[in-house]
Amino acid sequence: MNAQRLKQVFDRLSNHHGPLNWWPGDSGFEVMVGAILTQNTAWSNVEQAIANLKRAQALAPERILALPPEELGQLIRPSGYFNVKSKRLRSFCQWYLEQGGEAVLSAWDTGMLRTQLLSVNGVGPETADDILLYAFERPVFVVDAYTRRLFSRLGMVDGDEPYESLRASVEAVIGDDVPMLNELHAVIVIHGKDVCRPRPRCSDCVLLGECPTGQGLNRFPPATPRSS
DNA sequence: CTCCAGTAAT
DNA sequence: ATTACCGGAG
Repeated sequence: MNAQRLKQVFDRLSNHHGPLNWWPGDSGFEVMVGAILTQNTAWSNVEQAIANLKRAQALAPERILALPPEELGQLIRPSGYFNVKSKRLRSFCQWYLEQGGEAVLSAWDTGMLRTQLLSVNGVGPETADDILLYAFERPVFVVDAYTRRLFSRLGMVDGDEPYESLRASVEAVIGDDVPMLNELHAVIVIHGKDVCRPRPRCSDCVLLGECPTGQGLNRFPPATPRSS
């Protein structure tokens, strides 16, 4: 991972899309719930699920656990996989309360907190890092599908690197700058949703000049299956 | 590798 | 009607 290249990419994306000041949410706990609900799911759907939880005054760990799992499933239904996510939310809330809540968790060092988060059923590497960075403001980089797609198209990674490997190489460049790690992941997500999509909109891209996939060098022409 | 599922853009 | 979605577990 070329440090200068990564910083250059960040500057361009940040100047164009930012500042974003993520993650949207009125509390740390809301961020954690959102991180679980947004797994492989559009954020617009998660917003509806969170709105339902708020309307039912259920956006608190005790309240979520007090709900019959079936009712919880109906509340979060718009976010998809509602049976799976109902169970995952419950597992998370049970762990959260068992450990003593946010005050206790905030006192743990990042390595400890990450290991414990990963022990919860339904919390994998990306969700754990979302929570670490955006709820606990810890210096970690979140690797997601957008990151792999963007870095891969830019020729910065091979594409099949392990999660931890990619995370470590970015953190090695950015360091423990939490605001920058926050903004970096945020702009990658926005760029991935709006510009560097599965069918990239290269004409709208601020990285066009330095992207081997883009029209600059005209390699790997964007897949245009049939119609366009 | 397959399943999990509703929602919105295309 | 198809595609894609801020993944993770079995």
